[in-house]
Amino acid sequence: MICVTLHFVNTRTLDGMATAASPRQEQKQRTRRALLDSALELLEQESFSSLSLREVTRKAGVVPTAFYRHFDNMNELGLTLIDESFRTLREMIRSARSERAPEDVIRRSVEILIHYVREHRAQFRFIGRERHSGVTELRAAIGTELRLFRSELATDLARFPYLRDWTTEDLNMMADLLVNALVSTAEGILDAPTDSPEAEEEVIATAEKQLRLIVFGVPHWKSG
Amino acid sequence: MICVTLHFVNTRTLDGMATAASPRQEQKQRTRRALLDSALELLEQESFSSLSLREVTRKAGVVPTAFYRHFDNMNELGLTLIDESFRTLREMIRSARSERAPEDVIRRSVEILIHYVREHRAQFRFIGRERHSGVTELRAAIGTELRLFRSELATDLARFPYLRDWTTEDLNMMADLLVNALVSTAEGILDAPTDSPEAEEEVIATAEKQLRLIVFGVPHWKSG
DNA sequence: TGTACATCAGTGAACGCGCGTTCACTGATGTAC
DNA sequence: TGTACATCAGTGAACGCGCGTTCACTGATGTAC
Repeated sequence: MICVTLHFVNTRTLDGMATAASPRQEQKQRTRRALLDSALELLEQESFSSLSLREVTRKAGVVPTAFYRHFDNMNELGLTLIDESFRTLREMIRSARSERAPEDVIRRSVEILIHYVREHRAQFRFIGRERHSGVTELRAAIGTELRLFRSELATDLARFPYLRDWTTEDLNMMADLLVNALVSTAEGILDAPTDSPEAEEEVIATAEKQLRLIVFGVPHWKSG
Repeated sequence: MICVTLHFVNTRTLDGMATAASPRQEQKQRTRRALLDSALELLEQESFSSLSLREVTRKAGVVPTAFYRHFDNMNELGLTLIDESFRTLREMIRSARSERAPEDVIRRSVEILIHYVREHRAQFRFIGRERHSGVTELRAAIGTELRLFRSELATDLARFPYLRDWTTEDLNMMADLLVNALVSTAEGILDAPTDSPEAEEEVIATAEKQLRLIVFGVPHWKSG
């Protein structure tokens, strides 16, 4: 055990990179990727609880038993997919944040969202679907990640001058509204017929209006 | 075939009610109910796509083949559950509407929502879960019903004086925001630990704030 | 560099299980006279 | 009302199927000398 660990460390040090990269390791990683990608692709059409190990290995082009060289069970594969999908979401929010003082924050944010949803359809579909799924373990994992995501957004909101004196709780409440609107926009894009740009345009327009309503309603809502 | 129909009409006329009510019919209805109730109960823990015909009949206390005396297949049972669940939702909105000029529309609406979610946990769970499920037919049915629901709400909104000159599209957009907030509130209630009134109280407080933000943000949002 | 042995990703046969659906049936309820 | 026949909700055996998981295996890659 210790030997294995030391060897791994040595490899990293010698190569200067984390990419282990012996032919055998490379092949193993390729198969692992094939399993994950196959699963994600199948999950565009069905939900995780009805996705079978055999379906995944069949699509990946390996024998069912090979699966166990990579994951203990299907749930472990599911958790890996959640991890990777939220990495994409964080990359998205980072990308939105890095736009310094754009002319129109809201329009630009929606554009970025649309871009990411289009580029990572399967991941968004998966998260949106399993968020309410019957698989307790996955649902819990997604719930935790979404709460984290919401907190990050709340922190961003706190930077806006006219939100500076809000309580954390209220900022979270607002972040919650925004996340809900963004999630349902993503769903709208995913469900829009792919050959209808008008349907997509409408989803985008609605999203912008909703965000505007939430953001610009803020300075006045306490007066109600 | 014609005879059967005539006989049915006669029965209704004679009895004066639609409740057919021969002992055999009554027993059949009881079994049908048992199948629907068993399915709904099982659906609190798992999603529809992984719910089996045999599980349902086992719980209902009949042999698997008896199922076919009541439904062609599981999807048909699912569609029936959707129908019944939306009946509950409409009853809820009707109940909210019938409150004439309550002191605080928003607080009262949230109270009514909470009440209905508590009384019909399984139905709300089912709709919330299958809304994004992998079963295309059910998802489509729920989508249609929700769109209808949103339109009804938009019509209600049009009655408020300061929304009178809004376009239908904008009213729908706002109804969409409200429905999203209500749905996520219902989810919050369902997921709150049953032994923690504080957790529930927080969900309720957040819901009220969100609705207030949406409603009172309205008169000012166009200025943004 | 060459050889002998170790590792281990992927194979293929086999298992027991729960599934949806078929079919011929039973016996209580309903109908006609 | 009583009898003879029809209906039909629910039964129980049987089927073929895809599933997850086990096990002993193979042969290419890796390691030690």
